[in-house]
Amino acid sequence: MLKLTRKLEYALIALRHMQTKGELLSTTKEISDMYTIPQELLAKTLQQMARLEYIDAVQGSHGGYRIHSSMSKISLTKFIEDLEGPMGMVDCSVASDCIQLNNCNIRQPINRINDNIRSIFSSINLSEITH
Amino acid sequence: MLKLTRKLEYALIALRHMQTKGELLSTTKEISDMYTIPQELLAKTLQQMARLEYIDAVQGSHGGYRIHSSMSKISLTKFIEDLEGPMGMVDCSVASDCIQLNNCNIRQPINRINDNIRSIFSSINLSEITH
DNA sequence: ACTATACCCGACTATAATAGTCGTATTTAA
DNA sequence: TTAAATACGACTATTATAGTCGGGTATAGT
Repeated sequence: MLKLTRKLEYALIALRHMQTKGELLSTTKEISDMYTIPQELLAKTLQQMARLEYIDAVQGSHGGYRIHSSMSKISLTKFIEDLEGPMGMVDCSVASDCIQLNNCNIRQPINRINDNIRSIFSSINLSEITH
Repeated sequence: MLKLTRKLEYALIALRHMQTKGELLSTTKEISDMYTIPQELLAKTLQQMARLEYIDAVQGSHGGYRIHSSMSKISLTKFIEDLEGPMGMVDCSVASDCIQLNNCNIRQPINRINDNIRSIFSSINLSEITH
């Protein structure tokens, strides 16, 4: 538990890399070579981030990606959930079709902790990592 | 990410159940029936907790488990790591054989966040969930 | 002693989530 | 026209989690 997926790691590494390059474009190959990340996998993640408008894509021969200017105001919670879907310590904090629901004796305390964690993640700005 | 494993869920449910019963013994069957948990799986988890001395096991025909009196002082971090091993947002915060280590540009910021999370979990007492 | 009911434990299988690959199409600068 | 880049869906592989099974030991009640 609590571990970032590779996708998130790669995304953060790439964002930070782009951050340092300002307006200059970075290519998938450049980043995957530099940090030893499987190129195709990184490619998919960058495409997803482009769709989400975390980064801008420039197509064609001298294309690449650059960080989207407004990106820095994003919270870590939003970033993670944009890339990976809702996060919660237990499924019933997300979708409630659990057979234990009625009898469950830990739902409330867990959800309380979950809210704590979320609020911490929400208070962390993406730029604290990428900058 | 951030999700409790079933094992942890089952462990917490069981602990809370036992907590309410005080000195009385609870059997694996009783708990697995009540919360619709696969009995064999719960059994293993209870056995593990007995080895860890979170609970006391009483063998034999009228046996079962009861909560160990000193258990309430345990932090959530210790509990999770006792049951599941070390937790960290990235592997390199635990064991460092990552091929990216040298170039990695997010290690420090991630580890900072990781420490934050850990300190939150460490400040949460297990009894806040089970009681 | 025998039996039923419980804990104990390791080895095994199944499932689901994550990680990674591949093929093909599109865009654009040179 | 070619080369280098993004775009994207479908596929496979790997790993971690979840769950099962078989055989063992302990003990109360008969």
